[in-house]
Amino acid sequence: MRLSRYLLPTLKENPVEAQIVSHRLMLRAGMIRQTAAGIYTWLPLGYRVLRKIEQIVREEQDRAGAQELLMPTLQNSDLWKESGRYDAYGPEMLRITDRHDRVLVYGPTAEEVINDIARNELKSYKETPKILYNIQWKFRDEVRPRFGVMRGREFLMKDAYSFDLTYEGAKHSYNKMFVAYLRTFARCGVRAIPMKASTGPIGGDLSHEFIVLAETGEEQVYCHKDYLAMPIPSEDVDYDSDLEPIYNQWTSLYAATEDKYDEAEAKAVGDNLLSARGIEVGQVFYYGKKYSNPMNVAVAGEDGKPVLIEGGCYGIGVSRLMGAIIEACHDDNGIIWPESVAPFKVGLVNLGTGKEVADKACDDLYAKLTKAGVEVLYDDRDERAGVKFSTMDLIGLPYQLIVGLRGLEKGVVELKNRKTGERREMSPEDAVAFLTR
RNA sequence: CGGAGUGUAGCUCAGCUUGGUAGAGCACUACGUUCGGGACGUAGGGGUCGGAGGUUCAAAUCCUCUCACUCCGACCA
Repeated sequence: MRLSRYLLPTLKENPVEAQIVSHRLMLRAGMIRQTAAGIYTWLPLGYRVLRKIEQIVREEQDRAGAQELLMPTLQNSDLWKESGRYDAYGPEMLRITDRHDRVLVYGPTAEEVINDIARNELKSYKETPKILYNIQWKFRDEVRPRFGVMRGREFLMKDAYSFDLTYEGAKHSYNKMFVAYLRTFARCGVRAIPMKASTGPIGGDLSHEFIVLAETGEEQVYCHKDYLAMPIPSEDVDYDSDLEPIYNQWTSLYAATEDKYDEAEAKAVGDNLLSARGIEVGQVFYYGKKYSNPMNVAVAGEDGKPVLIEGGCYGIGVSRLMGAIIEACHDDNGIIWPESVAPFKVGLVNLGTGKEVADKACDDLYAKLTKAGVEVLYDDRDERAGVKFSTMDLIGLPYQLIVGLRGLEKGVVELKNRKTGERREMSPEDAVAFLTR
């Protein structure tokens, strides 16, 4: 993509409404613009990242055996009355009246819809287990939206739902999602630590929040230092095998958010206790018959008699995750994207725009890299070097390929690593080889 | 939802106390100089001062109502 043709409205100054770093940087890097409180337009650069994250989430869900479907944003309110949540949810749920005076709700989550599908379409125990998920926009009419996409009203969420015959089956589904989450967040370039979470009045102790550690996180968290180096399950993990060992490994050590903090437990960890700030990016939850009971979600068991489904739900805040990644990956100059979610892999910086030697060298590099499938943002604008460097640092592409007249005289270009700041001079051919390897 | 603020150019803000023909910096356009870390000069374009009503000869400025947004708290993917 040529920057001269790209919609990238960067800002030099900090918009006054943005209080935390990810919000500021997303506005300054031209990724989002607010349309109403907690509601954003995703500009091209931001949307590219959102799709990258979404795709990683999708791949790991699929790998774990979950199946993607797509549920509507607007839901029938009768389903919510049936589950008993229509009144329980309160004003946080946006209710809309259509021309026939029927009340629709803009889904804050989709348990009702998916359980309606399940009870209609799942007939026999032979059709279990199932894990179904969708990645869809949700709306929660937060009293006070803030922190940009970290706490918006409209947000993109992956929500998965499992349907099993027994508790043991449900636990296995839970483990699948648990493992998939470890992989998903790691692939996004952040370390998320599962921490024990409260499950509300339904009971059970089977729920974990996945917390990304970041200096600017919203809540205080405590965990054993060993979590920082604990190995992430490989992509070869067999999701049909017993996943308890992995689950046990990742839940054996102390990890708690501020409201679950227990001084005695924390003290027992001793010098290995890590106290940090964290951001919740996902939650897994076993809820048993909470919905299958009121909504009568049952399949025929082996004896032909109906068996109520054992359920669980598993969310990832996709749009929030982007904010969390920025909170964890930035410096004073801007964002530092992990390569897996970067909007482009490399920024091609032409320091001699208008000079034939430089233009030709850049056109050549751009063509070769693009042809090799590398995503390149080519800064072909007629701007000063400082402006181009600042833009690149701000938007945080992993590599900057800097082409200047000075270097071209020696037959070299410069490759800068955004994260380390390291710059290396090399021939254009070597640069292409490096970036396409 | 309680408390506190802010709405003036695309962005950051001044002007309001004490009413009198709408400003600065950045951004944008043109030209010139500059040219490897957000340059400089000159000349421009751009605002029914959030909206409605009121007071007044005269309202960005005073009064009333209203809408939006932000911050703190409670709540939360």
